[in-house]
Amino acid sequence: MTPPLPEEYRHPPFDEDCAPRQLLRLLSGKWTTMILHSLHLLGGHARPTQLMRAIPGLSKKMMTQTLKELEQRQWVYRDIEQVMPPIVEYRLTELGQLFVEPIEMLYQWGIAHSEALNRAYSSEKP
Amino acid sequence: MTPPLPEEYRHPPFDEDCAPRQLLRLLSGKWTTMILHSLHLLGGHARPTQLMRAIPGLSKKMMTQTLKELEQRQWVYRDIEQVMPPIVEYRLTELGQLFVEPIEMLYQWGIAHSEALNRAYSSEKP
DNA sequence: CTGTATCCATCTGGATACTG
DNA sequence: CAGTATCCAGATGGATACAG
Repeated sequence: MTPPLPEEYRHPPFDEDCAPRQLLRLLSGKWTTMILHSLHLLGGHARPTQLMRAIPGLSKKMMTQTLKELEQRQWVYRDIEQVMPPIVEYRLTELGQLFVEPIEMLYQWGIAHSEALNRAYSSEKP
Repeated sequence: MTPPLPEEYRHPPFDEDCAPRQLLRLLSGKWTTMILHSLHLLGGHARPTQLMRAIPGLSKKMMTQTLKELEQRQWVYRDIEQVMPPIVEYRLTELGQLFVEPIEMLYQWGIAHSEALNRAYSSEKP
C-alpha cells in the first residue's frame, strides 16, 4: 500500500510553455485586451480613429504597435484603401474572434464584480 | 426622428478605472495568477518551498514580492510559526478565493484551447 | 487620416549574496 | 527555511515631431 502522493504532486507543475501561460503572455500587453474587446463591441471591425476615441489613454504609438502585433498573429486583418488620406479598417479574423472569448469572460466577470474591484482599487491607491 | 447613434457610442468608453481595467491590473503581474492558481490547486494553502517547486521559473525574490502584494490586498493570509527555522504558510482568504474565479476560467479556457495556443506560440517564437 | 521615428523615464524582474 | 538587500539589463510605454 503506497501512501498517496503529496498534494502538490497530484497536478503537473506549470511547464514554462503550458497553454495557460501562453494565453497569459498573449494577452499581457497593456492595451491588447482592450483593443480586442473594443473591436468586438464595435461589431468586429473599426478604424483607428474610432479605437482612439473608444479607449481613453491609448496613444497612437501603442495602438499602432499593438495592432501590428495582432496582425502578425493573424488575430486582426488590416484592410487598407490606398487613397489620400488612406482609409484603414482593422477586422477581427476568425482566430481573433476565438481569443476574444476569454477576454469577454474576463470583462463580464469584472463588470459583475465591480463592487469588489472598486473596494480593491481604493485600498490599493495610497 | 433622430438617427441612431454611431455604433461606437452605443457603449460607454473604457473609463481609466472601470472594473475590467482594474481586474486586468490586479492580475497583471507575471507570477500573480500562477501563484493564486497554485494555491488553489494545493487546497488553498501552501508553504513557500512548495510554491517554488510547483512553479518552474519563479525566483525567491519574485515569489516573496508577489505574495507580499497579495497579502496587502488581503487575498492571502500569512501564517507564521516563530520557531527556528520558521514555518510559514500562505492561505487564500475569502477575498482571494473570489479572485481565483476568473483565473480558473482563464486557465480552463487555456487548457481547452491548447492546440490553438501551441500554434500561436510556435509562430511567435521566431 | 494613418503611420513612423526618436528620445527617454519608468517598471519589471532576474542574479547574487547575505541575515535570522 | 524564509526573507532581505543590491545591482543591473531589458522591456514597456508615453511625448513629441515628422511624413505620405
